[in-house]
Amino acid sequence: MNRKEIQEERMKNYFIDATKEIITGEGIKALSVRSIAEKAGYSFATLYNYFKDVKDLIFYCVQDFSQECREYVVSRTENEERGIPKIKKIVKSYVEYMVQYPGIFDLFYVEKIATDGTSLSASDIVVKFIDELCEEELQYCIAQGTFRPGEAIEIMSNIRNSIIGILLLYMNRQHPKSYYDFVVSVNRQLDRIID
Amino acid sequence: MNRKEIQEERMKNYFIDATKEIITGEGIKALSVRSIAEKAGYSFATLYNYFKDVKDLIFYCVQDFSQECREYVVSRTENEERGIPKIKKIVKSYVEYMVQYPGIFDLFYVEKIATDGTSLSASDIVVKFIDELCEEELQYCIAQGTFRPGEAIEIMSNIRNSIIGILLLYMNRQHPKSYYDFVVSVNRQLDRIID
DNA sequence: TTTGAAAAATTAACATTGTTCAGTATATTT
DNA sequence: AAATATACTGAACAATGTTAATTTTTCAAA
Repeated sequence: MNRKEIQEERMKNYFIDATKEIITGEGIKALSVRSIAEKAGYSFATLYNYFKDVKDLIFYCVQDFSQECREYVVSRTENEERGIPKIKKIVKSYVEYMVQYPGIFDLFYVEKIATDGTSLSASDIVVKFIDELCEEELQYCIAQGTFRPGEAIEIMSNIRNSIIGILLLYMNRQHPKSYYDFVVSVNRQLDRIID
Repeated sequence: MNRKEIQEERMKNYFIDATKEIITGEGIKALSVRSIAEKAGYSFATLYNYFKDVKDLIFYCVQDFSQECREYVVSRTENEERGIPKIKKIVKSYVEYMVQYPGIFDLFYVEKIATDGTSLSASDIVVKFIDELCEEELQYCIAQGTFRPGEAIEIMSNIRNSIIGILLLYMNRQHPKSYYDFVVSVNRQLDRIID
């Protein structure tokens, strides 16, 4: 990386960090080109020298957040008993993270991010995200003979769909009303799907 | 209903119908106060004489659409064999309807519709919608001894969450890529959850 | 060190969005 | 017919994303 690339990278990061701060802080509704630029310490027009448009900028945030979420999940689950208990714990940690940062959930699943080919990659990251978090442990279960390979795929699909559905209803439609009921509901679903 | 109320009702319907046409036709992204008013044949400002704001107007559409969807599902399932096959068919018809009108799916689950108490009712309608469609047939299954009551609740939760999740990923994140794969995926999930 | 051209940053502007308000036209009542 | 109430509308506002023109900064060559 030459001098110019380093500087450009740095500038990009100023905007990316500002965006991430707003999303985790005030939430996605507070996000605007102007609010980002202000937090980054530049004019809103400067942003367009480094990103094609605001969707492009947000794409970088998706990558960063998925990495952060992955780290959170790993840190919360590394000492968990392997196999089914660990899969459950991974999913629960993932849910915790999303509830903690509703803006990230919006970004991942709710916000419309693409019509053209560029952003398909953002969709790809997001769609396979839960599966990826569980991948290693699922392989472990298959190796242990807990699941057959075909069965594992079906279980994972069911977990993925259910969790995204239940999160959407909780975050976007306030159902269930309380966080406690929500957690109970998540646990029950997981028990039903896996056991 | 006196003269005045009849007229007010009629005016409301002009705007509601215009909104519904745009949502089912051009989709939710084409929806604006001005596009609605133009289609209704009035100024955009007139809209505010009949609706508190655009969210209020949209609430009426949610009610109408859920009624239309209900009728669609009934018409597609009335001759189906009762019990589990009928439940599956109801859910599949519901999914068909949503895929046909992505704007309605957006409206039901994706669009942010409320912070205050008024719109909680819109959320309520939407959250319990799939459950309600299956309610009668689920009771039939319980009466037949196919499910225990507690089990039925868990199954319904799993269906609801999974279907909303799978629809969200298909509509918002183009996963699976093809409609065929999507249908296969829906069928597999249903089989897994119910059988 | 000065100069001049390339790069970067900013201001101004545009087209949309939802919403409000002051005014005008229409309908109703006296 | 005049007075009053109702219905409707266009202008205006604030906020949105984006683009173009313009100013400021950078930095190598003279």
